Order: sequence, then structure tokens, then C-alpha cells
Amino acid sequence: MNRKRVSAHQPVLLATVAAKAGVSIATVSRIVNGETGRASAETIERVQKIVGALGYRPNHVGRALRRRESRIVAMLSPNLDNPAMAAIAASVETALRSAGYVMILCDTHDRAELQDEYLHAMRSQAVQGYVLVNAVQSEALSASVARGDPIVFVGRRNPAGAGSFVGIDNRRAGADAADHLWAQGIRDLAVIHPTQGSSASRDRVDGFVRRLKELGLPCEAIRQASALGLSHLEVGYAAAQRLIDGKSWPGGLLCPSDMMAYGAYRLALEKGIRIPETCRIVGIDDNALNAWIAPWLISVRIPYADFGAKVVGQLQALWAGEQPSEQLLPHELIVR
Amino acid sequence: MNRKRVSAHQPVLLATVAAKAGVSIATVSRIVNGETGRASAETIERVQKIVGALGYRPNHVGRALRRRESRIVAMLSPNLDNPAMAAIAASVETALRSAGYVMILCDTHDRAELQDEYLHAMRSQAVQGYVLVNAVQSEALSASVARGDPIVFVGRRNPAGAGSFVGIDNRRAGADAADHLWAQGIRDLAVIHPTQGSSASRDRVDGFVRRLKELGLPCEAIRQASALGLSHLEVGYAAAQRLIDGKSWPGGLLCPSDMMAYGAYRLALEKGIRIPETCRIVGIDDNALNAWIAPWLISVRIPYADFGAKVVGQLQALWAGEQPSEQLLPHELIVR
DNA sequence: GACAGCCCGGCAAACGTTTGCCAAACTGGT
DNA sequence: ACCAGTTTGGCAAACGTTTGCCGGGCTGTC
Repeated sequence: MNRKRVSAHQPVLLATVAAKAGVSIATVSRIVNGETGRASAETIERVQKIVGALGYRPNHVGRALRRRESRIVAMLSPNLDNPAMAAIAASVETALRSAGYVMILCDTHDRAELQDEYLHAMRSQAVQGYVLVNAVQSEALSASVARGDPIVFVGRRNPAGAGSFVGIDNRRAGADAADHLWAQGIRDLAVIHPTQGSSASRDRVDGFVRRLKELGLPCEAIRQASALGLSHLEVGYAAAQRLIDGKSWPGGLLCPSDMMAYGAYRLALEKGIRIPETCRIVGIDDNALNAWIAPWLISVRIPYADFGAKVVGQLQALWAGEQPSEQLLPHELIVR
Repeated sequence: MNRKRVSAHQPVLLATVAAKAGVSIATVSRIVNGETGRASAETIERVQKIVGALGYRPNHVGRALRRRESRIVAMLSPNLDNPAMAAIAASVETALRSAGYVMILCDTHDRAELQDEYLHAMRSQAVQGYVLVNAVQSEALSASVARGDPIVFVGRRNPAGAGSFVGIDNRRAGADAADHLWAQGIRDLAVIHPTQGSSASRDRVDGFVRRLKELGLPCEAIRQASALGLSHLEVGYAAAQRLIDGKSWPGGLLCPSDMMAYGAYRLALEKGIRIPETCRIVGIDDNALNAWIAPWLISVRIPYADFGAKVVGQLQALWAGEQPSEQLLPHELIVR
């Protein structure tokens, strides 16, 4: 019968306030939006009092429709289960909030078709910007880029061309790892990586190998192995297995992500190899948990906590009509 | 001058399609929404073809305004940096997507005033439901509950009264930990916890202690310590420090979360205590990384991956007008 | 007193969609 | 030929907000 009664506080609208204040909704709207000089001081005061008393809050849907700005930003991230991705998400979310935006989070599971589905869905949500973490090449992405949508790429550059970017200098990160191991006097070095690595992975490995060559280590002296796999954990385990197939463990091992390092570590445990005494493992990311439960891991710390502010800065630049730009943040090798 | 030209593909609207098809926007709307029986087969076919060709996608803002449903759900979570929270977020996001909703993610940093700010902001976004992970008591929360907003509490029950809930039987989880340690013949047992723990933490500790009492261990034989702290990592470290202050390490230690266990582990490392030989540590959550880098940790696995579906189920029940209900999922003690 | 300029505020048209209602055209039965 | 019923589709009013434009009343100047 009167099922509406059950929980139907009807929302307070501009009209509600306007009626109570004896002014038009236009006036209330202007006052709510801080437009001064369009109403007398007394009117403003009175309306504001009523707004407060009634707890009026503008309906964002109506506003978005009229102003054509939703104040929503979409963040597409592969597997949130990866702590590095979670850290980026947290950082971006916080930065967006302080800039007055809210974040829709989409987990693409690193799959192009899901990324496309989300890009379409977000477009019909009328989001104002996109943050693409480790994006993959896909049709809707190309279309979005071509349309000139405001996109910031994080971690991995636009797989199809230019675009705003926030990340680190991956090549230098690899080189820093090389320098460290070299300085420790370790010469039997190895590196593992995903078989179809992203540009980020490739650059890290590349920087590592190049630097070692500069230091005088012949290319063929650096053992390499790769593996396919769903997660970097499994890739690390499987690639390490291939690496040591019949052979001894290297004295130093670069893993292009902490997750891969964990995978390699598990194999080492199973084989009775002592880490870090027998083999120094270097990861990249420096997961916050390392300090607590993986002090054996040397890792390149990426300042994920600072990503959010940079990302929002890039978005605002795009909104202001500026050209896309790249922002490289400093990294730091952490040894415990 | 013509700056609009630069990147202004004007969006394709119902009107665009309607004009091209020579029908009214009403007809297009109905066809897009799958309403059959209101247009001839040929018209439907023709319109659908044009919709496909033009790539028309309904604008969700317009639709939300008219239908009064945004298909947006807000998820409020404390620190995403906690892998357990990230796992919940990922699971809920996936479940929402397959139900046709999108998720706005809000990181409350476990602070009541931020939670309030978000609750207000989400209300003006006209979200259709709320997923509150480990919610804290707050003013806007009470108001929202009183208004009858559709809220599902996860992990921690509504701090102010009843409400839909998804989680595990925390008391039994604590008891299971007690059973395990007891069965190992360990009798010098201890437990640490946050000084102002949530109901979840309290229940876990409570279940642990009660079960031990049932098994014949006098209450005062169970050492307890607590600490204040920002993160459970720090709480674990500090509480463990108090626990062993001058005294020996216990043979078994319950930590109400894996994070706290990591904190205790770090102290053990520093003190040269061998884990698990000297002290069995039991955590709760069973972080996915445990299998890889913390095999020493015994942990109660919580099926976070299943939370999403349950949460969405609860939301749909609330939308259908059903009463709030509680959903307890099975947990399992994992020993490696 | 005419006129310009300002202050204060309202009217009404958007924004893109959905949907209740009406109506024209057709069908088939008498 | 008429009528009832069905099929097909359009009109226009919402939904809640913002904002261009207009106008009435006031002040001050010539």
C-alpha cells in the first residue's frame, strides 16, 4: 500500500530550500555556488541558514547533466591484488579527492577486452578523465586517444603512441640494480622476466644488461630466463626454475618486480638456497611489506605515494588544454 | 577562434540516431532499451543498425537523472594498502561489474570524519548503495542507516546497530587457532591485539581465549598485550614488544590479522627468535603472499574472493526491499 | 524630471534520457 | 460501412541543476 512511506525521506532539493526561503531556485543555486553579488547580504544569509538547517546538498546528477562535468575520473588498473597497483590506486584516490573528484575503479585483470569494456562504460558515465595503469593495447584505447580524451598513463606508457605519463626511469632503475650488485663484487649475474613483458619490464632488464656491459661484463655472461604466467609471482617461480635448470644459482638476480622476486624466493627456499647469503635478489617496487617480512630483498623503491599528485596534475594540465607530458619520479635502491 | 574544433567530436545522442533513422527519439530510446512490441521489426532493425554504425551509447547522466538510478555503488574502505582490503575491493568490483554496476572507491584511512565526508559526497553522487568495509561509528553513518540507505557492512558489523553483513565467524576463527596450537602441544600461549580493537579483532581474541579455557587452560595463563598504532604492522610490533618485555617468547602467538603477525615477526627477527621453531605465529586473513614469502605463518584463510558476490547479493536483496541479513562465510586454517 | 547605471532577483531554456498518454493506421469481424 | 482491437509511433513532461537574459526598483547626475 504505502510502501513508499517505509523509508522515503524525500530528498531536499533546490526547490525545497527556495520555497522555504521565499526566493527562486535560481537564487538559491547561485548562493550555493558561492556567487556573490547577485543577492543581498540578508538573502544570502537567510538562504545559507536554511541550506544548513535542511542539509541541502546539490544533486550531482542534475549538475553533471547541466554543466557537462561529472567530476568523476576512471582509473583502470590490472589486478588490484598486486600491492604496487593498490598503492597507486590509494594514492590517486587521495589526490583526486582533495581536488574535488571521485574515482571509479575498474579492475581490467590485464585483459584487453575488459579494458575496452570499461573504456566504453566509462565513456557513457561521462567521466572527465582516465588514469590507465599498465594499459595494454586495445581498440577502444586507440579510439579514446584519437578522440583526444584526457588520459594519463601510469607505469607503462601509451602502448599506441604518445600521451601523458607518470612513472620512473625504468632503464636507470635496472642500471642501478646492476651497479649495486657489481659493487658487491658479484659477477655471476642473472635476470628473469615475463616472456611477453611490458615496456616497463623490458626497459628494466635492458638497463640492467647495458649497464653491466658498460662495466665490462660480456653480454653472454648474463644468464636470462623468462616464463609465461598469470601473475608475476608465478612468472618469477617458473622463470627461476628455467634459469637454474641443471645449473647453479647465480650470485645476483634481478627481478623486474617484487612479485617476481617473491616467486624466485620460493623456489630458492624449496631448493635450500640461502637468501641473501648465496644469492642476492633485487626486485623493483619495494613493497611496503618488504621491511617487515622480506628484509632479504634488495629493491628499487618507487614513490607510489607521490604518483597521485602527479597524476592529478597531469589531468588538470590536459583539462586546461596543455599538451601531454611525461613525468619521471625519482627511485631509490633500498638495501636492508 | 575555432578551438572547439580541435578535439570536439560531438557525442552521438538519441537525437542523432533518431534524425538519421527518421523516427522520434522516444522510439530510439525504447529500442535501445530492448522494448519490443513498440516498433515494427523493420524499424527496430534499421535503428539498431544505425546505433551500431554511429556507436551510440546512452549517456548515463541523463538516464540517471530521469530514472533516478545511477548504477553506481560506493565502496568505503580503510587503507587500501592492506592487502586484505585490496582483495575485498577487487572482489566487490568484479561482482558489481558483472551485475552492471560501477564502483566508486573511497579510502577513508580509517578516520570517522573522512568517512562522513565520503558518505555525504556519495549521497550527492546519488549512489545506489554503499559497501562499508570495517566501518567506524560516525554521525553521517547513523544518519544514513536511519534513512534506510542500502548499506552492506563487510568485515566489521554496523558499529551502530543492525545491518547487512558479510564476513566470517570471528569467534570461531579464534577458537580454531586455539585448537590448532593446543593440538600441537603448545601450552605457553599469548595473544596481541590493537588497544582499541574493532569488534572483529575483539571477537577473534575472545574466541581464542574462551576456547583455551574450555580446553582447560586458565585464563591468566594466556599472556595478552596490546598497543596503539596507525597500522596493524606497527601495532603487531609494539604489542609483541610489550608482550615479551623482560619475559620469554611464548610458544604460540595469536595475532588477529596477518599484518600484526608481520609486525611480531619483525621483532622476532630482531631478537633472534626462530619462527616457527621457537614460536608458532598464527595470523588471520591468509594474505596471498604468505605462500610465497611467509610460509612460517599459520593463518586463517578468509575467502575474500567470494565476498564480492555475497555483497552484491545483499545489496540486491536490500534493493528488493528485503530485510538486512548476515552472511557468514567459511574460513579455514592454513598450515604450511 | 529624464536618463544612465547598478543592485537584486526571477523566468525559462537548456542538459539527455525515459515514459505516460494519445493518436493514426491498420486488421478483421460483423 | 462500421466498430473494436491491435500495432506502431510521436508529444511532451518530467528528473535537478545552471545560467543567459530580462526587468523592476533604486541612486545619482545633468
